[in-house]
Amino acid sequence: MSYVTEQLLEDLREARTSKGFSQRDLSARSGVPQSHISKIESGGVDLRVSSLIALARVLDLELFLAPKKSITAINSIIRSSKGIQDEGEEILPAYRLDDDCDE
Amino acid sequence: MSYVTEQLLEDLREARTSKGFSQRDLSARSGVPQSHISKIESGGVDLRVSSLIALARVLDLELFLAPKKSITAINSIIRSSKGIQDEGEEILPAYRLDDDCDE
DNA sequence: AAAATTGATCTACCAATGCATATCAATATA
DNA sequence: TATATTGATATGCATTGGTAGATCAATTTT
Repeated sequence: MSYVTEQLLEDLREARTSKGFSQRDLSARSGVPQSHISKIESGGVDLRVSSLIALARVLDLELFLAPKKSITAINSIIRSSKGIQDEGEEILPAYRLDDDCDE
Repeated sequence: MSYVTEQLLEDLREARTSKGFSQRDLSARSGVPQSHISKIESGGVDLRVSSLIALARVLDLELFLAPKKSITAINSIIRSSKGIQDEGEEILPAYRLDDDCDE
């Protein structure tokens, strides 16, 4: 029901929230208006590739075009890079820094 | 100098030609006009994500959003899935089927 | 309770995509 | 040589993204 893949939208939103960014934060850093980001994340817009790339850059993401037959291997890599096991078991850090640490 | 990443455009064109599709073939299969495909491949258009996905689907490609830190690993996988060694040495098939084989 | 954040929504307006169609030069094929 | 294919371009037009604001309900924070 949306122009963009659900997965793509999920990834966008997850990357944003996991960085602790609000839509307004992302807006300030990417130049894309908050109202537009809201529409994008809700799948209500068939955004242009340049916009997607602009958002991705701020979120330390990269846009890829990969052969379908390699998607499982790639997803496995992505999951592990997020610190999540293939089984779906998340690896928790041994300790956690306080809220406001400098980077 | 283009809205879309050079890499993305390269991948598109390479996938098309390696499938033996002309721009008109791709147009017929994807629904995207040939004139538009031409502009897209030359980087002269900031196309919408749905268009990119439509083209990708026909070319057996998938659009991805991956963490930057995993790009090397992913590129390695993609290269190998294309039958190319990490060193850049292409692996040739042991034999080659005739031009007009059924799939 | 009061103030600040957050995401969703709305209104305009402008620029650009995307579509349909046709053409053209260059190359390949009959 | 005549024909067909390929990629690049051109035009006109409708649609939609994108921007710049502002507002609002729901939470959070002070």
